[in-house]
Amino acid sequence: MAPDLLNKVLATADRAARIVEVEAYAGAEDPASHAYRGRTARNATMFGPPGDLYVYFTYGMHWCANAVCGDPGVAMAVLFRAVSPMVGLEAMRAMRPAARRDRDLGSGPAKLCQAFGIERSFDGADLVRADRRITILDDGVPPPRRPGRSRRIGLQVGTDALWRWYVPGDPNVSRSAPSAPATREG
DNA sequence: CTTTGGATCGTCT
DNA sequence: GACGATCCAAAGG
Repeated sequence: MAPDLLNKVLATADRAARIVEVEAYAGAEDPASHAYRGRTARNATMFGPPGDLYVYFTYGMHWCANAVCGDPGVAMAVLFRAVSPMVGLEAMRAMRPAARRDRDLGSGPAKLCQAFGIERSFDGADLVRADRRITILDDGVPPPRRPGRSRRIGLQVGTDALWRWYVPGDPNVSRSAPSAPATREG
């Protein structure tokens, strides 16, 4: 699902942005997933129906958002890591005073949540029915034929999997691919 | 452009 | 009580 979400459009009532970078998190099989050790109050949304939005709080100050992709009970999710702003740039700039350039508005998982005003109240939103005025649209732009691919960013575990995908050359992509982690020897 | 360290608190051990 | 699926400003090249 993750590469198929590239070039789709994340939209609210007054804002829209193209998804240009994602990461997959594979529940019980993935030590980097919040769901690796089973269901908790925090990750409960990931165990719900596909098409729901899983929003979590991290580093004491940031929100990040995922699309739930697994059948109910199977905690699969795709993290939105970067978007290219299309509509509502003024509103996004107002939400992100630290952004010097427009490419700073959505070039990171917590940045894009700030730009869209996504926080706790969006956790569990139904992206298909748009019950909280947030949804994913297809405007006819297909996913890249040959997406960029790399290890995931910011992890201490699960660093081998190539589960990050991005639109090659897009200036909103958050950063270049992480290098291989140092291997511990005994 | 890259590197580095500090901020800050909900969550699970 | 330790640690994040991060961001930012500051400093150096």
